[in-house]
Amino acid sequence: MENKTAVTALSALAQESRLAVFRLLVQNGPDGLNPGVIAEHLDIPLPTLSFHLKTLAQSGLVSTVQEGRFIRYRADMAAFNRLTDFLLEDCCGGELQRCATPNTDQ
Amino acid sequence: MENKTAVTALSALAQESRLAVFRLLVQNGPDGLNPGVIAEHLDIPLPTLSFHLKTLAQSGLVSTVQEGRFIRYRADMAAFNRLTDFLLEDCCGGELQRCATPNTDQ
DNA sequence: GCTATATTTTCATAATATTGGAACTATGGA
DNA sequence: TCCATAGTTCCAATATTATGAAAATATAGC
Repeated sequence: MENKTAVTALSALAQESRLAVFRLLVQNGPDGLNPGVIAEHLDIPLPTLSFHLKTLAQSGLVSTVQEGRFIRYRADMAAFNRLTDFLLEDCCGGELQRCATPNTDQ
Repeated sequence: MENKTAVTALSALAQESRLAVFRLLVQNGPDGLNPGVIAEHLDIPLPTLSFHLKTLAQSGLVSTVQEGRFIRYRADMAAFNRLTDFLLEDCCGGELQRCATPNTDQ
C-alpha cells in the first residue's frame, strides 16, 4: 500500500458522520445497508450522507452494489485490514519481542 | 472510546507527513525518535514537523518525554489498539462466523 | 553570563473540506 | 404513461487545516 492510499482511507474515516457510517456498516457485516436506512439511523440529511458515502466508497473502505432502486453499501474488511497492516508495517524494526514490552526504558 | 476521540486520532493520521512520522515511530518502537532526527529522515522543515508532532501528541497516538534538550517521541501502541478496537466494535453484530465469510451473498 | 543546539510558537497566506436546499436521475409498479 | 420512491449532483456559503519564515524559549556546557 502506498502512503497516499492510506491517507485517503484515513481521511475518509476522520470525520464524525463518516466514522459513524463506517462503524454501522461494520456492525451490519455482509448484509450492509441502504443510504435511506443509514440516514434514518444516524439522522443525517440524505444529500450530506450521499457526499460522505461517496468519499468512503472512493477510499475503498466501503463497497457498493446496485440492487434495483436500492444501493447496498458494505464495509470492506479486507481493505481495512490492509490499512492497519500498513500502519504497523515493520513494527519495532521487526524484533517483535520489543513490541510486547513497550516503554520499557522510560 | 468516544466517536470524537476516534475522529481526533484518525485526523492525526490522515495527513501525509504525520502518517509518515507515525509509521517511522512505530518502526522505532520503544526507542522513539527526536524531532531533529525525524525532520532529517523525512525531509520536513522543523516548524512544520513540530506542528504535526503536536497534533499527533494531542491525539494520544504519540507520547513524549523531555530528556534534557531533547524530546523523545514514541508511538503509543496501546492507544492505536484502542482505536482499531473501536472501529471494529461489535463487528457483524457479534456473530463472528459471519466476519469470516464476507460478501457471501453478493 | 555567553553561546550553540534543540525545539516550539506566532502569524498570515493558501488550500481543502463540509453542509444542506433545490433540482435532477433512475427504477419499479399501477 | 404517470407517480412514488431511492438516491445523487449542483452550488455557494462556511469552516477547518496546512505551510514555513521569523521570532521566541529552553537547556547544556564553558
